[in-house]
Amino acid sequence: MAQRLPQEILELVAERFRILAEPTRLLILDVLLGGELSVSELVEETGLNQANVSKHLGILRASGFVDRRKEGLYAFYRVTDPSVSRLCEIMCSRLEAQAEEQSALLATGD
Amino acid sequence: MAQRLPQEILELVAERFRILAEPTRLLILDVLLGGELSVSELVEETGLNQANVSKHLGILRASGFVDRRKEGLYAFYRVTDPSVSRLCEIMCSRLEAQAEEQSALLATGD
DNA sequence: ACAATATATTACCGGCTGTTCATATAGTGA
DNA sequence: TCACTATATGAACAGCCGGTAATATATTGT
Repeated sequence: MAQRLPQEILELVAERFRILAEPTRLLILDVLLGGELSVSELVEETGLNQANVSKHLGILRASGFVDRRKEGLYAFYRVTDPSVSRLCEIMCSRLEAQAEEQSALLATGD
Repeated sequence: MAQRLPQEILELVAERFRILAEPTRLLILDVLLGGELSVSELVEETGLNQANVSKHLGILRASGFVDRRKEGLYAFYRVTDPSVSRLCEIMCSRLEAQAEEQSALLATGD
């Protein structure tokens, strides 16, 4: 077992990746990156139903990606993890790179 | 629907996060970051069984995180996605930051 | 207290996925 | 061809998770 990171850390890291491994949660984060929003505003912006939005917000909050501010009947959520944008950017740029490799291969190999 | 990234991109990004959302695959990647290894060497290093290692390597290869070089009976795998280390580093540093916040809260709030 | 609204929670279902066993495939040497 | 080894694949099982409907909780105003 010549790994650098201990098993416990690997599990924590995997758990964080798993939170971001859902299109619905990425959509919510993407919208929230535009600024703080209430649950009902998020429902409006995303087209998801309220129970679903609340559930995902709970998951995102429990893992520290977003935070909540209650004001009367409303609950306003905002992104608190500064790494979210960077992580998605890295993934996206890698997707672009792979797409380019694919086209290059298709152009050469055919 | 005021999102920046279209649904299709969100699904691709989520799919890439999902690949990294498994401790076993992170372990394999972590070991492979030390250099190219054959399947049987990986079995040795990780303590996982051979079928499991092969299956995860297939998933990692299909998603472009690793590549394979065949030599006789052996198959040597190596990490090809340069973003793997950076992604894990970001996750780890965020974990540390959260741990510090927790201790700070505990120290203050009590 | 009652009604109305915003949000959270619970229960349930269907689908996905990691693990393992068994087997298949492929390459090597006799 | 046959035996042996390394790797890949298929089937089956169990556990996890996202979506949704129904309901609960909380806050405001009358």
